[in-house]
Formats: sequence, structure tokens, C-alpha cells
Amino acid sequence: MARHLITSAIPYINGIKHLGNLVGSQLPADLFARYQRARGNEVMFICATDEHGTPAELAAQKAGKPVAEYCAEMHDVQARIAQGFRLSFDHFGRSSSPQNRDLTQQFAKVLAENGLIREVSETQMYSKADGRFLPDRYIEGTCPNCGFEDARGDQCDNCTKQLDPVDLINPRSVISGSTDLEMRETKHLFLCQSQLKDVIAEWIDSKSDWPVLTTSIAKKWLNDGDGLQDRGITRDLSWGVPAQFDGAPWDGMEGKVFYVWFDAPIEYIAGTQEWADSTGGDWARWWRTDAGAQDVTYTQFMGKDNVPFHTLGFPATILGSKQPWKVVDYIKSFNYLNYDGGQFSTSRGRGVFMDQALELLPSDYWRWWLLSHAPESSDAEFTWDNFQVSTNKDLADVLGNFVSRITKFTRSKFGEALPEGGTWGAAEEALIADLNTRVREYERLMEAKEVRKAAMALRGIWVAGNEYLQSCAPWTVFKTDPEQAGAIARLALNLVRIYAILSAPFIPDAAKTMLDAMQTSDDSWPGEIGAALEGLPAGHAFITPEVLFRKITDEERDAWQMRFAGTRAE
RNA sequence: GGCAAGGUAGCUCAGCUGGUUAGAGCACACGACUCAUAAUCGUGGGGUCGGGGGUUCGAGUCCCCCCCUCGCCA
Repeated sequence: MARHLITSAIPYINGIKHLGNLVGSQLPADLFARYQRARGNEVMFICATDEHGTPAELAAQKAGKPVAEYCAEMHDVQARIAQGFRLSFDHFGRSSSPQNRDLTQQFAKVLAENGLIREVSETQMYSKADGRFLPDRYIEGTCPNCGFEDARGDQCDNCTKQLDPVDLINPRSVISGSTDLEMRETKHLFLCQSQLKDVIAEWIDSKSDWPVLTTSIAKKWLNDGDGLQDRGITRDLSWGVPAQFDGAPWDGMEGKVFYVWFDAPIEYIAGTQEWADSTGGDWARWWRTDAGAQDVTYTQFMGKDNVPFHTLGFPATILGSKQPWKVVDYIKSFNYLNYDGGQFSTSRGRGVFMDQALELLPSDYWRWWLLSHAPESSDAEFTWDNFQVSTNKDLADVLGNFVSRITKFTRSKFGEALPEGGTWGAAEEALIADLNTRVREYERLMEAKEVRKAAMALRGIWVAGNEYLQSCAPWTVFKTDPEQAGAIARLALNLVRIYAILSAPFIPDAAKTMLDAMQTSDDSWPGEIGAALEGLPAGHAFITPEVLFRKITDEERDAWQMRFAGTRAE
């Protein structure tokens, strides 16, 4: 039995994510996890919320709550929505957990002992009124280039010129509006990634089967300019993993925390520890190659904006530790999903957010559309028209109607049990041969994480059932040879069971409805199709289910399109 | 401005190291069927593969230039 460690990029705690975020990491990761489990393999599927950093502090402040309380609440919100989408995490952790604090500090310590941490003094903008250092983008002022009054400290949104906070005229704090700012000296820890450049480059070069999106982004950062740069891994904040701790090989880091991008990926490991602590399980056999993880296949899923941190930053932490940690085997990355001609916008409320989507339709609709249109080779676009047409056609007409037509036909002619009698002939042999080819191809695509192609292959399997019924026409055969019509129906009802199993990674709820309708709990993956088609014997009772997928009407489509065009009321 | 990824039928996309008349799904037209969520199945029309040069017996697939979209960086 193969063992698969699967992680999804961890969503930031600040607010509810939109469909673009979902399809970029959590959803395809869930698809792969469900598939591997269905194949009988052992899976550890970990996700979490990314809770540290300035945006979380400010969001909590805005909500009038202590940041820890705010994060706890938002974690519950995100966890509940994840359940709504049927994301089958083995554990949905929190980067603010004690496990992550300890592990992050341990990593920093061993990196320092290996000579990969150095201290750097630099000056940063400090706000007396706010009592804190301000990140560049939390400082605004007048752009020295174009005179725009609301230019940010890192870039002017008006003329796009890259800025340094000290360049701004009349700089002010975005948080308080205070202009009482000054440059102060502060000390930070830097991870010496440059020393690991060759090791990382060699590792990346060995991954010829990774998506080009992943390797091209990694190589760009490795080779751009002077190559991989050392990176600050601490910040002057209070909310985070303390950089000063017992046994720390440095002094004077009081009041500082590790940068979110240092501790967030470590949460993949810490999240597994959280799982172990709550279940009594063994986390080390998933992560330590000296404790059983040498035969684990580790796959990460993420949007393209996360690729640098997973191909360079986190590997630098892992490899730099010189400890036997499991290193990722495959990084599946995705482009962006756009919304109806533009970008999803959290701030402007443009596009559909995860909580809203679930209010409109069951998760299977979203799962199917998003996965069958996953932005793999380039950015993709969500339009209501495409969503309506695709889901109505694929789910309602092709799959749902197949289940309807055969259950209702059988019920009316034979009653609600698989009919007896009849024999398989050339049509059945041809169908079995066709399905054997198709199912093996589907498996290949799922193993390869080719999400869109796998969806199309699955759809082709559904269509084959309709073709079979259409060409055999049991409703006609019944008039002259009822037993043979019964054999056709028996086969087609067995097909419903097989479709449920094959479809479950994409549309788990509908799959369960189908299995329930066939009144079986046998969800073993179909090997040879001829054998699998005899899973349910003649005489086995079934239930005629309600319509699996109702159709989306033109009125709904139009109303939704208008409702989500922008400016979400918050 | 530099770098990366894209630009293939009305729409969404396949097309590995160059090789017979460029494919799929949807949409459209016609036909078949009537078990089914007016569903299904079949057939067909439709593309100078962003533009222009070049290499080659032969290029969507390689090289050069240009245009457009999107992203990262400066």
C-alpha cells in the first residue's frame, strides 16, 4: 500500500477566500487525496490557516477583538466552509499552534547552528503613535514621481513607480494616520539562502516531471540578478512565533517574531503533529525519513504566487537543517482563476466567495466546474454562462439523467430490483473493452494530477453509458425479449455503482447518493470492468433516487451575474 | 524596460522530442430514439493554428522580428 502525504497551501486567516483561491490549492489537493484513498492507499492530507503577520493584527483591530480571539473565530469559519466543500483534510490546523511555535524555533536554532542565520541591522520606519514599526505598504504619502497623494510605501498605485518609504512626501501611517514617523535602527535575522543556492538548484533541476509553471518560477528566482538572496525571517511584531526563546543562539531579539513565510510552511509538519496529538497517531512516520517516511510520496498543491516559498524558502529551511526531513516529491501549481473579464477582488467584493457559493448551490456543482476548468496551463476565467452550460450539461444531462433513465425504466418494467435473465453479447463486450481502456486512462491522468484531462476522461466514461443504452435500446428490446432487456438494465444499474466510485473524488455527495440508491456499501475501486459489472447480482434491490442535479435556470444565472458584479456588502 | 507563461474553430481547451485531409467538449444545423431532468445518441458545417520573415522534402510544432493578454521583477 502506497503512502501519500498531501498538503494544500494554507489560506491566510484574514477573511473568507474566493473560488480562485479554492481551485488553486485546496480543491485539487482534495481531489488527489480522495482518489488515493479510493485506490486503497494510505493518505495524510494536511491543511491549516496561516495566522501570523500584520494583516491579521489589523483585521482583528478592525473587528475590535484581540488577535488570538479573532484568529480562533476565523479558523472556525474557514473550517466550517471547508467542510461545506467536502474538503477531506485529515487535519485542518493553525499556524499559531504551540506545535508550530516549538518546531519553528527548533528549525531556526538548528539553522543558526549550521551557520545559516546571520544578524542584520537596518533602519525601518517607526510610528510613535502606533508604537510599532510599519511595513512598507502600511505607509502612505505623496508620490515624489507623479504627485499622487495616496501612494504606498512600496509602490505608487497611480504611476506604478517602485518606491521606498523614505521617498514619500508627508508620509503617514495607514493604521492611525499619524505623521509622527521616524527611521529607527532595528536588528533582524536573515536566512542565508544564498549559501544553499547550488543545493536547491540541483534539486530543482532533477525534477523534470514537474509542471513548467513550478520549475520556471523557481529557476527565475534562482538565476535572476545575483541569484538567490538571503532573506529576513524576523519582523518587529508581537503576533507570531517569538524569535527570542530559551536556548536561542542569539540575543536581543525580544519583541520580534518570525516572518510568516518562515513559519507558515513549517505548519505542514506542525499540523501533522497537531493531528498526532489529538488522535494518538504517529506524525514522524510521515515526515522523518529516519522514522518511516522514506517510502512516503509527498505532493504539494498551490497557486503560482506561493511557488517561490515552496521551491526555495521552505526547501532552504528543510535542507539547511541537515536533518532527515521528508522533502516534497511533486509540486503541483496553478495559475489564477479570473472572474468574468477581470480579477476576483476581495477588497471590492468582486466575484464569488466560498461562503456565498455554498448558499447558491451544493458543493458538487462548484467542485465539478472548478476542477474541470482548473487553471493548469494558463489563467482561466469563470463566467456564469459557462458555469450554467457546463454544469447543466455534464452533471444534469449526462450523468444525472443517466441515473434517472435507467432507474426509472427498470422500476416501471421490472420493479426496484436488478432483473434476472438474459446474456451479454457483442454490445456488452464492446462496452467492457471501451470502459477498460477509459478507466485505465482516467487512473493515469489522476495519478499525473492532470486535473482537467481527468475530468474530461471521467465525463467520457459517463457518456459511454448513455451510448450503450441508446444503441441497445432496452425499451424496444423489452417488447420482444424482456429477459434480454433485463440483462441490459442489470448491466446499466451496475454501471451506476461504478460511476459513483469513479466520480467520488470530484463529486462526493452525488457519488454517495448514487451508492445509496444502489443500496450497496461496496465502493471498492473497479479493476477489470467485466468483473466490476457483476458487483450487484440479479435480484439486488435498489431505490430510484431523486434528481441528482437540478438545472440552473437562465433567471438564476442572470440574477447571480448581477449580484456578484462588485462591491460586496460587508 | 528585463524575464516567464500564453495567443489554435463562436466559447472553453488538447495537440510529446517537426511528418498522412489540425482534434475534443459546448454552441449551431440536420437526423434517430422516446427509457429519461424537452434529457440521450448519430451525422454535419465551421479554423490561412496572433502577424511577418526564415530553416527544412515537410512547421501549429524549430529560429528571428513584431503585435496582444497576463504575471513576476527593476
